Amino acid sequence: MTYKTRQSALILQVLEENRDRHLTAEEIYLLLKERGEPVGQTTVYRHLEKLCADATVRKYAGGDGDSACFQLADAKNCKMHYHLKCTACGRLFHTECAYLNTLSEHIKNEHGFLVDGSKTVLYGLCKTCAKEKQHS
Amino acid sequence: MTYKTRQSALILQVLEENRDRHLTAEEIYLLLKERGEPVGQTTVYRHLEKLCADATVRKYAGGDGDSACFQLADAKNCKMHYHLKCTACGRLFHTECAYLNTLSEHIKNEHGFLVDGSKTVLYGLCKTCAKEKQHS
DNA sequence: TTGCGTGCAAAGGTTTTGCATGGCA
DNA sequence: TGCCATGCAAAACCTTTGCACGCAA
Repeated sequence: MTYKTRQSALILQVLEENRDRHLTAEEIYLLLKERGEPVGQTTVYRHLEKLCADATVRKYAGGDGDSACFQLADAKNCKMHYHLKCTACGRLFHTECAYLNTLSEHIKNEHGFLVDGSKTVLYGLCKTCAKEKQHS
Repeated sequence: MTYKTRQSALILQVLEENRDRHLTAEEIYLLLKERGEPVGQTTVYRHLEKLCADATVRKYAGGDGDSACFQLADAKNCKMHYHLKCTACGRLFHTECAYLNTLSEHIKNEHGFLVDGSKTVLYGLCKTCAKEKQHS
């Protein structure tokens, strides 16, 4: 983004209001449409692409064949987080935990691989959905 | 698959020959085509879908917006694996390590979340690519 | 023979691209 | 004014579905 435009401001605003969530491009598009500040889908995609390129935003592959999700990178908040995504309900959990660092350290030292925690999402079942599965 | 067919055998064969790799549906399709045993894309997709349904094969979201990857589940070999995928060179590493279980246990006990190790891929930089990045 | 399997073509959904217009600096 | 940004429509993906024909059991 070289220029400041109404659209670029709005997209960033939505991302900031949803720091704790994974949004799809379409969700951003619809949110803005509903609030009476429509921005073209193409524009949403193009901004997300640029924001990812300069690491302002992170892109996550949607669990299955679903669409990709985006989220503000926000290094200071998510550095020591796991991102846990429930494959049943789709919710995203940010779990503050020193274990992630222990794990990264271990993998780096023993296996020579630098894990990028920010790109990594652990898939599984959240407490609620795990209980439901047991009952069914 | 109720019937044994030329196609089902071929697809399984490719998967077995590539136990250590993540293959896309298209790669499977092309591999078979090149070896003179063509199988329709639709058939490849349909077999993969069924193989995933009965847990013979695992499906992974392709790192970016790319296509999904498939791999033989092979419980005995991958139960205690990390799947490490290098975001630079795209290679997949299977890292045998008890840490994964420790991690899963911790998350289950402390955070009430059941991690599905088989669906989870840790993204980052492999040894080789990390070195190259340092030099540039 | 029965009914699943196959593969072409077409549809579906998401993301990208072409192009003329609009708006920031 | 110059150039990037916008957004419509169309294209380009990947994947799924419809349907007639083929083949395993």
